[in-house]
Amino acid sequence: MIRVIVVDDHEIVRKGIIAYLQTEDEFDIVGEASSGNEGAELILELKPDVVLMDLMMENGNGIEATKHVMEQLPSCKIIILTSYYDDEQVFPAIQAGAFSYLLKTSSATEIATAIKKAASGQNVIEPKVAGKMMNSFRSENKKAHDTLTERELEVLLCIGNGMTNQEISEKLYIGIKTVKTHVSNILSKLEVHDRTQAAVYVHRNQLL
Amino acid sequence: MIRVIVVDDHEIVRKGIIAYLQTEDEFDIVGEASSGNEGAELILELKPDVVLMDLMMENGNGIEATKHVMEQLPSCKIIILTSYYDDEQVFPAIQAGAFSYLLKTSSATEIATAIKKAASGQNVIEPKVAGKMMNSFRSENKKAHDTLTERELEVLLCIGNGMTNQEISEKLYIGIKTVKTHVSNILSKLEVHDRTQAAVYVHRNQLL
DNA sequence: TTCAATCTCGGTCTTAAGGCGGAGGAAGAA
DNA sequence: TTCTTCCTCCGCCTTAAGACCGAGATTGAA
Repeated sequence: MIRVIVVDDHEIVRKGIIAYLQTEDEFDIVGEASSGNEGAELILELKPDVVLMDLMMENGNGIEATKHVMEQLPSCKIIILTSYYDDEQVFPAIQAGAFSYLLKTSSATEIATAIKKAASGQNVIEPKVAGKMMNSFRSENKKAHDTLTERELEVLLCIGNGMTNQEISEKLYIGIKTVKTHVSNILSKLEVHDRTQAAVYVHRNQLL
Repeated sequence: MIRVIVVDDHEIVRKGIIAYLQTEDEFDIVGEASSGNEGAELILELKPDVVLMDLMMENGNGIEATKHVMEQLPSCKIIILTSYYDDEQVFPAIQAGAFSYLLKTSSATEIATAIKKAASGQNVIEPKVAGKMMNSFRSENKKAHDTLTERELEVLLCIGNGMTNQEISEKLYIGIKTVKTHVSNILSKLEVHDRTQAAVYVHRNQLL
């Protein structure tokens, strides 16, 4: 039996998930909570094998709850089950220690499978989310372009689109002289010799 | 009931598939054939909903049979089920009018699912094959660079690597003037304004 | 043979690109 | 406040880039 706790502030969602999970006799729903704070307490008290956690909740969000739980009970597998797959949500959740990341568009079967896999130590990442993660990873292995300032990065991406200095200056509403300055700084930071190589850099590093 | 015909010159394979399909009561195996010619005749006579067709057969291959059938009976869904996923096989099959394309490494369940989906109008393409198709599509939608001469393509790829005219001339053992000529021709053929855009073109079209 | 395409190279000219040095203003950290 | 970073912009200068025009050599097809 896999001991499970469901944390979601929408009762209908929570009850629905629980009802479905109870149709399979592998799951033992030991508790449920409607907020991050409540959920964290319950989890630390009951020490379930797996937790289904929503991210966006009224009292204390899922990320904080996840972080808090993982500090006290690192063996607990927390599966994030949310509607959002923005960079702002996914990354902090993974960093907080979430074990799997599913979207609410997932089928009941997929969720059940994810719980079983989590109990046996396998991660499950929603494809859409996986893509985001790959991107994050890429930007994680910070390359030369992490030394670029925001403005320089903007200019670099313009170069990556094949724009001339003139076009860039018009797009960014700055003087062409300024663009040239940025370009020069970019070239030296990326250690390339001209804008063409900079454009190649952009595409090789999939910045665009 | 979905009326199905199985065409495959290996009896064991054919009988095996039929035996499995008969375990599900949604399928009505109305006929079977061991060659493309025989299969085409049988299909036109019995007008099944779905046909499972092997590609490599002794008498008349599956592609010709498919083409022939589709001319007479375009509503018939022909599922190609073969061991090969070479470019030479896949593409002609699709062009001949094949509805789905599966490999024999597929599980029985997948095949059954594919038949049901075909009956309801949904295509199923084996992932490995889908990849090939994507590539074919890319080379099918012939882009601007197909008008380039070999030499020009060489130069273009150099540009895509961020090389200067000087470097290109040294690599290809030609004068820098010649390189400039090629570059000018490339730019006008690709309808871009400078080498940076040409480099972007290379990477966007994954020529490198 | 004639013709077309391709590769090669030349001259001339204009301009975008990029290096170098300097500098003022704004915002945030020490 | 002082210092630093960043964004902005200036002038001067050199050179690579690219357009335009022409042309000889080779090859293969008609």
